[in-house]
Amino acid sequence: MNEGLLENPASVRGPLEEDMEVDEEVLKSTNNTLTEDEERTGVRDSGKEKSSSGARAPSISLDIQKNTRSAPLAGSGQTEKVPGAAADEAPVDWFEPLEDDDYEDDTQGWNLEESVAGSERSGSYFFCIIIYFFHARFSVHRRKKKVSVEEGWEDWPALGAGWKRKAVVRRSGSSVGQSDVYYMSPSNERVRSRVELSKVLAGTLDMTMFDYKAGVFRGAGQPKPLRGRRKVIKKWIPCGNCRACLITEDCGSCANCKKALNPDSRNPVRCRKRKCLCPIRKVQIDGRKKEMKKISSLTPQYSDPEDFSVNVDIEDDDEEKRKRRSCGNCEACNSRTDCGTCDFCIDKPKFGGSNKKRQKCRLRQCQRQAMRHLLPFQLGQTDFGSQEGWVQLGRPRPHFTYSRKTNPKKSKTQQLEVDLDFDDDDDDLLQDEEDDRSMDTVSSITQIFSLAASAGPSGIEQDHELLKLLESLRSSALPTLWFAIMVEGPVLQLLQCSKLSHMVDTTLHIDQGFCYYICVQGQPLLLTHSLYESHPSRLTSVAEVVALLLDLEKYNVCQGVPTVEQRFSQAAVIIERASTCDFLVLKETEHCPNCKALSCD
DNA sequence: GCCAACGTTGGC
DNA sequence: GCCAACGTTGGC
Repeated sequence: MNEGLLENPASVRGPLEEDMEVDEEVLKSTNNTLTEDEERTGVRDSGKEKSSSGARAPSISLDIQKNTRSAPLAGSGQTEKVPGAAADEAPVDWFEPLEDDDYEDDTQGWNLEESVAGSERSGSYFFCIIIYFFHARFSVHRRKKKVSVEEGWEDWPALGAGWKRKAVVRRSGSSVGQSDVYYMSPSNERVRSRVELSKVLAGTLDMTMFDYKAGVFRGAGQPKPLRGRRKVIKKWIPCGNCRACLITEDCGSCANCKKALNPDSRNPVRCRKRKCLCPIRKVQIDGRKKEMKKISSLTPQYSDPEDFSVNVDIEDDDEEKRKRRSCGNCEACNSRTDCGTCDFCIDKPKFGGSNKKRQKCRLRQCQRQAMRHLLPFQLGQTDFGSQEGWVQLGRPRPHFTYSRKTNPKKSKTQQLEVDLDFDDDDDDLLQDEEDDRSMDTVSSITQIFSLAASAGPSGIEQDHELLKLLESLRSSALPTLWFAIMVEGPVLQLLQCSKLSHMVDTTLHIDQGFCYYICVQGQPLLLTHSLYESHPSRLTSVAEVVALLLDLEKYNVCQGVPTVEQRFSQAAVIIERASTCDFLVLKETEHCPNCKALSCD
């Protein structure tokens, strides 16, 4: 790059040509000789020195106490005092550009050291001072430009050494033009709001007078200017003319009508069949109507009862993108309760997380349109482990299908390919109604979502004792990657979250009476299983639960056996189990006696 | 291709 | 002003 710059002087100025115009104009008007000297010596070829030496030249520095400035002698490494430079006359900005960071990228700023060196070669210290003066005087402007070109972060000493600030203007969407201000702590912690900033600086700075947006502290004599805040109301209103609006009676059977019957329902919702097909966008600012825009195109699908916007043709591509991940109708979309236990919930600040993932609770991801890796049943993409564990809870299934694989791990993947073949394409998720297995699975997902969604006040509060056990379990050290959740019933469920565990398909269910049972791949473990013998009939304490979980880890899931007709086939193999399959067998065993007997037939 | 990380934007 | 979370990106 630098070689190119040297060959072509026109390219020397590079992308910061505009930024430099002020400096150049001033410099030219002050001393034309400087420009000539600059052209002769290539002073502004900021990349030149770096390319030739690869090292930074010594910086000019201020010696305030001695009331002198010292400039480096080219090539000597020595400095020479510059008399007559009164430090107390220097504006604050004079000092700031001397920070090392400002000169690190020579390709974007002009190189002071070379300027000084070039001046020195001409034997004129005066040039040195003039150059220094203008460099320092205007370098703030240039530095801002430089930072914005690179990454937009600007040093912000008002918050202390090492702090940075960045203002970002929104470039699209309905809030285009609005600016957001971010700060970066010395430890590179990104701060997005005043609240976060106060947390980061807690105990070190009083932030009460800090103007977050401007980035300055407002003193008592400099009160923060009061800005009249506009009240803006945006809403969609029914057009009153479309087919849906002309229906005068509620159907009484749709979800919204049922919701309306609920006395606890805060907001009345319109019957879905009467929901306007072409609503009007109404914007009021300070009580005055500012804008009304009718959406002309129709989309017949239902949408979220309180959100007309889902129902309209979206004019803006970005908005459409945003909507397409949420159908607005499924159980997950309508759920307002975070499970508080999935990895996305744990990441949330309100659950004490660090806000890195920034995703919606897995149980609230749209069942129809969410990206696959966000769903709670994605094998290999979730801490919740097996899809089977989520999809098949409580779902009886007499036979299990497997591909012919010797590697047990691969076998499990193949199994999922058969069971969850709908998963290949999100868009086809609910469309293939002929695929019974898929629909069965989706039904189960819906059930799980439903359970989770209603596991809030109505379920959990019914049984404080069970809730207490849940809390105790969560505050205790359970066997590796076992996790407790509460679902409708209420029922306490313990899940093995590691997909590497043999117990990934096994769940422990504890009901309100602390009676329990074990499910393996959705099948309840027969009460005659020996595992039950060594444990009490009710699990009332953490210790009892832990003992059972530890015991469970001693087992494998029975692998079943291939059906006779498929045993020598190269095609996908159907594995079946005996109707009296034990499901759980001790680790050194692959099959339970009953399945083994099948294979001997 | 997957996914952690995060820039960005909508909504309250 | 702040939070929630969508969509992109870069590392692996």
